[in-house]
Amino acid sequence: MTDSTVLDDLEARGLVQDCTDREGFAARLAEGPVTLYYGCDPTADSLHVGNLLGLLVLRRFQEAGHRPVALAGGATGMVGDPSGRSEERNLLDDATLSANVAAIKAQISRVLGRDVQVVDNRDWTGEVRLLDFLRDVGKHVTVNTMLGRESVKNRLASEHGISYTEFSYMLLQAHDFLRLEESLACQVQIGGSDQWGNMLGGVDLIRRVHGRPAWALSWPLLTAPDGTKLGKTTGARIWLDADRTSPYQFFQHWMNTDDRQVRQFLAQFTLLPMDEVDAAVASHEESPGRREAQRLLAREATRLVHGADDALAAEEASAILFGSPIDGVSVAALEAVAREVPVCEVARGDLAAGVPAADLLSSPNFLTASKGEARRAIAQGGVYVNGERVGEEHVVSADSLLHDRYVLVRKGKRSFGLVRLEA
RNA sequence: GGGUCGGUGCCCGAGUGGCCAAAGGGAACGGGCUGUAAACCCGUCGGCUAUGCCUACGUUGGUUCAAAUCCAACCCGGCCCA
Repeated sequence: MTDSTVLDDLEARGLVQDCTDREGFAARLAEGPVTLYYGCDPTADSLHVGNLLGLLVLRRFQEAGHRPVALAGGATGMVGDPSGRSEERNLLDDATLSANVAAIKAQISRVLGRDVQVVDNRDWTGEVRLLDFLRDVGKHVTVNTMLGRESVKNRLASEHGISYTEFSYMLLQAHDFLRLEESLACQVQIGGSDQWGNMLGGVDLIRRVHGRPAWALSWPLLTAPDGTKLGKTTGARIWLDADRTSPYQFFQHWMNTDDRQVRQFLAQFTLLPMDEVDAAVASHEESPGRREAQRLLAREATRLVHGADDALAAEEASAILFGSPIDGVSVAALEAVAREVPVCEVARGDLAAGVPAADLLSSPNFLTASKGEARRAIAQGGVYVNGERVGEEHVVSADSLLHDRYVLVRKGKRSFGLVRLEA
């Protein structure tokens, strides 16, 4: 049983920027299950929240009875998409790419379930011969059109230029769509609005080669709270991989959502029905300080990515750290926190001898990247041990142990870490 | 292939022999105010065994007491010409 109102729902969630042949697409959706795909480039061994948006759009279609396909673009990853970037991308080697694709596939099936088909375009791109490609794909596309693309124009105007390799990217992506249309009867490609030009290329190609219809649907790119574009440098990327961004950090990321965006994110990053979203936002507006809408968003989004158990643990850790004073924290609570924030293991003997706070903070993968940064943070009054602000020469000793095993450290307002004696 | 301009810290971008760890802006981080917010104000923003030392201005060599700054070769890119 399929449903064409999925399109209206997407629109209500602010997930429709552009759509080819909206009428025809709605009609097609009403006819029966449609196969559609979303592609991610495996530039890292993890997806990030931007990709999550795409996966969730797939999932919305899935729940409306359609058939989602996720593409981990091993081949296109080798080439690099010029869209939205000002300079040439570094190319990845085959081994890295394979590892990335494998990791990403796992994440995709976690969000979409096991029965979702995940494809890798290396499977059909690898053996394509150049001359065949030029004849079967290149023949149907004019350079004039390609030069007209916004992504290309920007790069032509920039001092970095664009390589033929990146210029070819849109053909490869169009080719992907064509092949998926042929092999899986995949008629729709979805993606962020930066992909619009590339997606149109595929729609055109399918029409030219087979005379068959295909559609493209794009959503607006994420923006900063003030509506400006989210630059590629903006913010630490929030990853879906628990080793890169812990469930707790992931939860906190959403917890810190700006009021102005919380409705949008609830609509886009959760599967809650829109009437629930609106209700949550309405009650949030009555007392925004309680951040209930943010909490709901954080809970739902974390569950989608990390599962119910980790999401609950993250929420508990958040409540402990930002809730009551730590006087009466239980061992269980501290252990819960330990699973969610950076932990620094210290030998009992070392702590008995005393460890300068700056050394502690700058332990590998702890709260600061260098000792200098740690010293600065302390000098600026931004470091707290068990909730007490510490001074520059502070040495952490066994006196600070909670339950004879833990020391809770905080840098700034929201960055927590736990020191724990080695077992 | 020729000519020409350029490659600076997370990003943008000044600097064209010593006063340069390198202006300015953005991002980021800390403090204040707050709601674990926004806006705003203040501060920080290569590393360290820290009044000094090390690393850094595309790469490698060279000139000089002294180079991001001058020279050479090379690599990468823009523009123009062929």
